[in-house]
Amino acid sequence: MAATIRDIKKVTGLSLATISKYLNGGNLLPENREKIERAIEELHYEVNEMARGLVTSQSKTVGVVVFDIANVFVCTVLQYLGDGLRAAGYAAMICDSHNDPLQEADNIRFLMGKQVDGLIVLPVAQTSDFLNPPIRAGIPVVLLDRSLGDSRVDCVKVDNQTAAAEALRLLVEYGHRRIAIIGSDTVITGKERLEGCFQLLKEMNLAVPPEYLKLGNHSIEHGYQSMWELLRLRKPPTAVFLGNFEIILGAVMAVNESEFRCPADLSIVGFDDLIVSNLSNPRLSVVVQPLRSMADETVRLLLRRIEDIRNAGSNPDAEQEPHMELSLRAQIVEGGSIAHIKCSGRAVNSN
Amino acid sequence: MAATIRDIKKVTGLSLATISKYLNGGNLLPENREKIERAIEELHYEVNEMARGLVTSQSKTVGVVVFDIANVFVCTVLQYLGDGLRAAGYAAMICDSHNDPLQEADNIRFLMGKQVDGLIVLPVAQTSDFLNPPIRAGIPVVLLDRSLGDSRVDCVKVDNQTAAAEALRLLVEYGHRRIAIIGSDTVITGKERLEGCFQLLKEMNLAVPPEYLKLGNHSIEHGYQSMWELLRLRKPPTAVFLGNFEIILGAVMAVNESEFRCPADLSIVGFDDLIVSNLSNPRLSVVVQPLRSMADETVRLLLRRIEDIRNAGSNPDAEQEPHMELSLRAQIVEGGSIAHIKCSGRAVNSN
DNA sequence: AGGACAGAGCGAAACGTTTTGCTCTGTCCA
DNA sequence: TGGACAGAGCAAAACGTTTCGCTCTGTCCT
Repeated sequence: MAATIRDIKKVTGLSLATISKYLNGGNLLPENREKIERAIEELHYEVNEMARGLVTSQSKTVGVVVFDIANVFVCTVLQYLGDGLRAAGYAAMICDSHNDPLQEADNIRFLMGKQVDGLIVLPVAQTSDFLNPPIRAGIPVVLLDRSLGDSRVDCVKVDNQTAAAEALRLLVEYGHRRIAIIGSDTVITGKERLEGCFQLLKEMNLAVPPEYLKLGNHSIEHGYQSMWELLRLRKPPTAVFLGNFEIILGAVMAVNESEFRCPADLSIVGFDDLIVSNLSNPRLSVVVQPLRSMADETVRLLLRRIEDIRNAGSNPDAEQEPHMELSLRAQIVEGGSIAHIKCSGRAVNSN
Repeated sequence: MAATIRDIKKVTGLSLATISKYLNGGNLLPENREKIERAIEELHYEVNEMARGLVTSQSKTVGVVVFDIANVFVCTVLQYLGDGLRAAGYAAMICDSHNDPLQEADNIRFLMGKQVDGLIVLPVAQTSDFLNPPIRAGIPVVLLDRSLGDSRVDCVKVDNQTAAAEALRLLVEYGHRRIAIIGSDTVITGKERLEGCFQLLKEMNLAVPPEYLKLGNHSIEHGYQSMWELLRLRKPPTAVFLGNFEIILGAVMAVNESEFRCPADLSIVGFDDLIVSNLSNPRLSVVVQPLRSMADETVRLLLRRIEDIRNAGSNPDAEQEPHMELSLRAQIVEGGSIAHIKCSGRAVNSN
């Protein structure tokens, strides 16, 4: 059905090798170049990437395995990843792990079967065993968002601990002492953020009373429920740290439904902005992850590895660049959701 | 590097044809079957899908082109699509059009180059010209969510018009007469929903005063702004229809920030539920699109077309099944966001 | 006993590219 | 004028599968 390089040969009278050279940007007589171009136009010729891939053993395809594709953070990252890969001529095969380590491992196998040139993984598993197959097969892997402490792969993430500490420091500097935390310890990023919070509180000689510490998962429900529980306390906190986007969404809904006003009655600082933060009134003060950079760095790292492998070729003793963990700095963007407070007295709006 | 069928031949002493037969589920002597299985295990053999694809001219891959991958509706659909395709052994190459018809057309070309067996498109363009290349090349296309009125392709969507009318009918039946609409006429689904609204209002001999009709795009901003404008009117509406998920999100935030309470002061009915609806208090009454079914039907339709093409094979006069537009019925799920109202008097909570 | 038939296996030819090593034709410089 | 050299083109061999048509070996029925 579809035209092949052989049809072009018939039309132009040139050899396969010459046509191939044209397709891959070699030097030709202008005359022949034109002939080929005309033939391609006429025949609607398109390179068959499978045939090409078979001989180059490159599929120009990378697998992207995400812990949950319906998650807003994931979608946004996916967008940037897709753009970056596409710009380099790579297609992304995206697989959803549904937050299930078994499906994750299965996705990896599936994608390997599809001959991907590399893998980008936003992992759900807590250990890196599931990466053995691609590593053994020499397929480069870059982890994104969540590190697994495995030195055999590259990783791009955000410095959650420092960022969370900075956010909390802000609250303390505004005078807050009764600070609550709604976060998650079921996932590594959540743990790191909590770690950052605790570290700063310790540094400041502050403590979180148990009723101010709400642990669950990174979900709207958790944010909503926990916030209500906090607001109903006899002595509610004057400020609260919200561990991720979903928690923010839920918590803000709760606050809005209540009689509490932000920041007069309650100051808020949260992790991840995405949609809600600059819509709510006042704007939220948030830790903003550099999603674009994270995606770009991930793609850059992966493509470099793929390039290296290609160049190393048969040479087996080629030096492997050591694998790296890129920890990007998150930025705090202040909205108006934090009020100054004197001692443990009433809040004073800073605006 | 990787083991091939030839290595298995060496180990087992069997012919390539036999091994291939094994891989594709043919009949073998138990003895030989075991031999091959042992060799595969030992050599970590994996079928090279590119080579297989080259000869079968099937890539077991479909392209999915979406208008905006960061959109929550899209993500959710993508999840279901991915599951369905995966179950059939197909990988999904996902491309984002960024709501730009030019990028959309480019995505189609790109994916065709990658030898996809079929295309699923959530289109942004309003006409179907950009589908000419795949149609000419004989690659089946299924449109999802948005129809383009092109009889050369299949389409799966929701009956927006009827669903919107039903939603509005609900408001009227509850006694509302001052009904506002926040929607979009920039996109076909939005238009259809508006059409349904108008149709019902006409049927009921009601009209929407211009200040009650807020047209924009399907965005949080539009919902938020428009809702505030409605609430600030001298004579605000007693009920409002919200055209999609993003609009709901923005509008609900606005209501919560205001002094209006739902449903006492304002009744709400919206299109799409997804995350917010059953979290807000009271739960929202919403039109729920059967996303799972939409995705499943889409996959079913596409795979059937692919199958048909494969079976038709060289036979050029094979009858093509006529293309169809599947219009699924949406369901209205009542929360508590609609209050009974007597004439134009004050609202009476129905709960 | 003989013929038909089914099951299992085989060799070789495809599939549509890239790549390698070669030849041929000019051009440039000594 | 001759030799080196660069540029352009070519034929053929890969790449790792599937598939086609064939042979061989039993088994079953008449």
